[in-house]
This record gives sequence, structure tokens and C-alpha cells, in this order.
Amino acid sequence: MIYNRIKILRTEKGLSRKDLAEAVGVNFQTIGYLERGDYNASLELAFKLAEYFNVPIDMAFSPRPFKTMAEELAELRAAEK
Amino acid sequence: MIYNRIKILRTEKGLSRKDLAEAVGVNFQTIGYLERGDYNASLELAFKLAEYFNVPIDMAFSPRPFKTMAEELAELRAAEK
DNA sequence: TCATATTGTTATATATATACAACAATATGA
DNA sequence: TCATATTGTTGTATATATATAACAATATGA
Repeated sequence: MIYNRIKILRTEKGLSRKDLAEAVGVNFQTIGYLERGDYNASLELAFKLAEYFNVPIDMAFSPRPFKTMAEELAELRAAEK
Repeated sequence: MIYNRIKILRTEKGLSRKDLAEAVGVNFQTIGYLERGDYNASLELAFKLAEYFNVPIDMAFSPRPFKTMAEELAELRAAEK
């Protein structure tokens, strides 16, 4: 099982599943399946999504559960000297 | 089509396909298919392979052809101030 | 040279990702 | 409130990843 941040990345950009699906060239229901964790993206789709959101692939997909982006951001800012 | 550096990463470690396959839990012929580019790894397998080699996933897989690691290393060293 | 390990190739079977359709449930905006 | 967009869910069909087997070709080491 691979975890992903598709839903939150999409929501932050104010996109519908349909918008996102068209942007990366898949069926809009495929986005729904991925967001619900019904199955994993292919490597190819994972790269397309990461590139579309302009994030490294491991910021969008991970074999371990993600922290929230808020948590991660706060920790990074706290760690800055 | 996703490019990968599995063959060279494996060779640098002196592993056979069988060794690598056992380490990441797939059939040894699956490694062969990936190395020959017959098909792409799943996201799950891609993460396992990257973790096994201790490299970020985009150092092992890319939607665009890789430079050789030698080239990349040489450029990085040249870029150091 | 011989024996063995490794790799390449072909073929078949199964699991999973994706497409697509239909419809219900929920939100959103006029 | 009504109309419309979005999301969730179920089902069927197809494409692709993976497992497995068999065997040929090539390398490696005794």
C-alpha cells in the first residue's frame, strides 16, 4: 500500500477531480480511486501527478503514512537555525 | 515509458538478478523485465528498490532518460565551489 | 575443458491499474 | 428552493505488472 497526498494537493489548488484528471490524462474516476486508496498509481502516473503539482515524487507518494503538510511545514520552520 | 538505473545499481553492488529479486521480494525474471524496459515497475516495487539501494526514488526512476551516474557525479563535483 | 551460474527470450496465468458507464449522495450557487 | 457540479460507489472491460516455467546463449570458475 502506497500513501498519497493527491486529495490535499488537488484541494489546495482548487481543482476538481475532473480538472486534475484532464491535466494528467486519465479518467476522472481514476483520481477518485487513488484518493480513496482503492489502488496505487502506476509509476508513470505518479510522475505525471508530481510534475503537475511541481513537487518531488516522494512528497506526493510514500510507502509510509504522511504527516499533514502543516505539521511538516511547521517542523521545517522550527528546525531552521 | 519510465527509465531506470536498476541494472547499473545492481551491478555496482555485485548482485545477481536473483539476489536483488529476493531482497525486494519479487521473481528474478521480473528484475530482468524491468532492466530491459519491457515494462515499468509498480510504485510499490519502485519504492522498495530505491530503499534497498539507499537512493531517492528519482535517482533510480525517471520519466526522462538518465545521464550516466559518472556524468552526473562529475558534473556535481565540477559545480562545487 | 567441463560444470555451474547468470542472463535473455518466449509463453501462459493471475493480480492490479485504468477506462468507462450508471446512479445515488452531497455540496454549491443562482 | 431548484439546478448543477462534485463526489462516492458499483459493475464490467481492457491493459499492464508480476509469477512461473522452460530453454537457449553466454559468462565464470575449477
